[in-house]
Amino acid sequence: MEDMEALPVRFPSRKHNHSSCVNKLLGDAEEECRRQKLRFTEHRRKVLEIIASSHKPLGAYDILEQMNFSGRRQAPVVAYRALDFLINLGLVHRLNSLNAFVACMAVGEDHTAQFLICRQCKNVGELNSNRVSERIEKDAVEAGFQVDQQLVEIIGICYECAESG
Amino acid sequence: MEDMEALPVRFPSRKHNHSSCVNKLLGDAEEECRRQKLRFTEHRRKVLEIIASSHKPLGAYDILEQMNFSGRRQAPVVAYRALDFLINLGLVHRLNSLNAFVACMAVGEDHTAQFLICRQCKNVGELNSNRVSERIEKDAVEAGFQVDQQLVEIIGICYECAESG
DNA sequence: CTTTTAATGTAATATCGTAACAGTTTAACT
DNA sequence: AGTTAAACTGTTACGATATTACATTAAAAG
Repeated sequence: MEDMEALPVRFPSRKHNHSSCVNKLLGDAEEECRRQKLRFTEHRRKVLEIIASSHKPLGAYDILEQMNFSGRRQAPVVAYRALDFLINLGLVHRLNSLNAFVACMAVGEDHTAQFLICRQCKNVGELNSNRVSERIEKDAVEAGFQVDQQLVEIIGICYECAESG
Repeated sequence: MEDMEALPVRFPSRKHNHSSCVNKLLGDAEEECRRQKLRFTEHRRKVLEIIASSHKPLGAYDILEQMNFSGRRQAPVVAYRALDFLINLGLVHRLNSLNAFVACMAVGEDHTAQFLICRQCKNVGELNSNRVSERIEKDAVEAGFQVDQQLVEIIGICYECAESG
């Protein structure tokens, strides 16, 4: 019998409201940092803001370019440090197939991130299917492998791009 | 009802015979090249040999270091060209989470490669579970996403490392 | 208010991967 | 065999991604 639970898919529609989702993420970040007694510094806020403002994955150097407050060009390590922090907090994900970063679309939902990467519009969504992660876990264990971390990236064409040919 | 088909797992045992699996892979490569009328040149043979001689993933520059026949140091592009060729042929896989390469352990089996990466011994195996790839395909389609390519890398501890503490 | 931990600034460098183009070899076809 | 087209190679240079190391400053904990 098929498991019929709805999938918690998140793929950014072309016309959704960006500024509201940026604000939500910044709010989540602040709250999470308060809870965990971590510092939500300027760099970290700025990097999160930059990433959240794009549903297309950004490279570390793309982010760096947008960090020129005060005209000064920041060193790469500044971006990487903030990215590490945000990734550990689960607010940002790294796409290994692209060496790029996206904002998490399911903050606080305790998920194993699985990415849908549209090779046409370059937008990235999250599939985050428990059925997939459980299947991976089961089959790996059956193969005698103890799973710590799963990395699933699915490359293809999103709904909107398929529609518009 | 669970699907009980056996999983085609391949994880390199600590004591398996390396030279025989290198030879098998070289043989497969030669045959495949003959079939497809492609040239199995010295560089390509050498790179495949180097990769096949290790079940630990190798970086492109690791491979390059081992390509010093004739004392000359080869340019990076030499390794990358051979790697591209071997990857297209399905003889070598790229591990995106490691920027590294491993020999395929299931040549000719028409599989969606799924990797088991032991973070202790660094060996890499292939899970290649159809149940996983089908689950991913189904759930992605259900989410309105057309899948071209799946990328699954599972990080954890292999059986032998778990045994020996 | 001092100790200790965390974050920052800065420079240098490591690692990974590609572009461009000239030259050579191989295969295919008269 | 001689000619042409395609594939492969050699070489240089460069671009892109990421980390190390260490001195300094800011914040939290005592």
